[in-house]
Amino acid sequence: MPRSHSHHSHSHAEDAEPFTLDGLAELLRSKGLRMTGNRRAILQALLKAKKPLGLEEIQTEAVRQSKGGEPPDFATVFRMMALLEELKIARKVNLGRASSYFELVDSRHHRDHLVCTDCGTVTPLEGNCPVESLERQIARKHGYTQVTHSLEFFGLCGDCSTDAAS
Amino acid sequence: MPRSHSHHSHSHAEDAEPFTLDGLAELLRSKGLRMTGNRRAILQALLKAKKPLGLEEIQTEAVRQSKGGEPPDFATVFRMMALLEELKIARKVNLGRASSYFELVDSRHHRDHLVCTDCGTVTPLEGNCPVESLERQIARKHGYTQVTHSLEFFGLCGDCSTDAAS
DNA sequence: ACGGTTATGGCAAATGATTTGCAATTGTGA
DNA sequence: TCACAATTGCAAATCATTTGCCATAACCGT
Repeated sequence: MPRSHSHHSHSHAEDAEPFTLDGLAELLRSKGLRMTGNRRAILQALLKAKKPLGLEEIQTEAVRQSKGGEPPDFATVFRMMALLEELKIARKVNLGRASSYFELVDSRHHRDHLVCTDCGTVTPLEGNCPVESLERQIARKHGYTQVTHSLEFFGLCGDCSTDAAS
Repeated sequence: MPRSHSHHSHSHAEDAEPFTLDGLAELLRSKGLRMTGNRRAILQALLKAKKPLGLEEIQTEAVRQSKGGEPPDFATVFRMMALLEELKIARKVNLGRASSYFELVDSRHHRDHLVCTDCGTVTPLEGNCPVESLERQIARKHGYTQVTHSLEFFGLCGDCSTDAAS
């Protein structure tokens, strides 16, 4: 695991560092955006997350990450996530719930999930995504560009299956 | 209009008739539910749809299908769709928009879609779904039951690609 | 066909989630 | 440090979904 040696990176957005706090900070600055305490905290929360987070969870985790202080306002988190989506740094994940959940987009991160529709448990799926390779084919066949995908499996986890049976 | 011919009133949801209006009517009745003009119109709209429909679209199409009369109330469409979801006759499709879209669930229907994130065009994908066969594997590996999936591709269609380039 | 029972539908109001306006604050480059 | 513009918190607006209530209409048995 390479340690982050943050001091002098000069990368462009395209060949940016992998998703480290410093890499992201640099990316934002290169767009004329500012790196604030709120944003740092939010990014740290997202970097640490093992599953997609809702806005409230981001708030909560952000304050934990930055160890203390006021949690960022709901609107602030909202605007930050809109921004990250715009920049393709984060994306919304469909968990079949009313509110939105987000995760960072990184080729090294898994993008597909297994969701228990009863208790809500979310499990990121390991291994190579079976669909990623289709993006290119679909793009060609339908004349699309910038094709991405969203794949989620829904079902009942072991516990909820037995509960349901009784 | 042929009278409905109930030869297998013992049928479970699983071995029900293919999705025809009569088949669905029968299914509803077997659950103690009633087949009304509204419901008939909504079901016809869904049966005819070539892509997932939003609640307003269902309203609009329903009145067209039943050729005239008042469109069903929004709440009525909403409750009907909740009911159809409950019965696994319909499902919500994630089109990356704020509001919900629905389509009937039928093994002969395609379930995966290609969505242009700019103009909103929705294209159902033909051919065998590459993921369906994984449901069983995932169920086994993670101890889940009743596993289904939701797969959508997002991108820019040809027209929107060229627009974006300019 | 009739009438009683009960699911359904329309209306409007409640809820929930997301989005925006604006003034005060704070990061950044010069 | 200063000036400028981006950012933030707060509250209010918007948008989508969901529910309560009572009048209506579907269905069953007669």
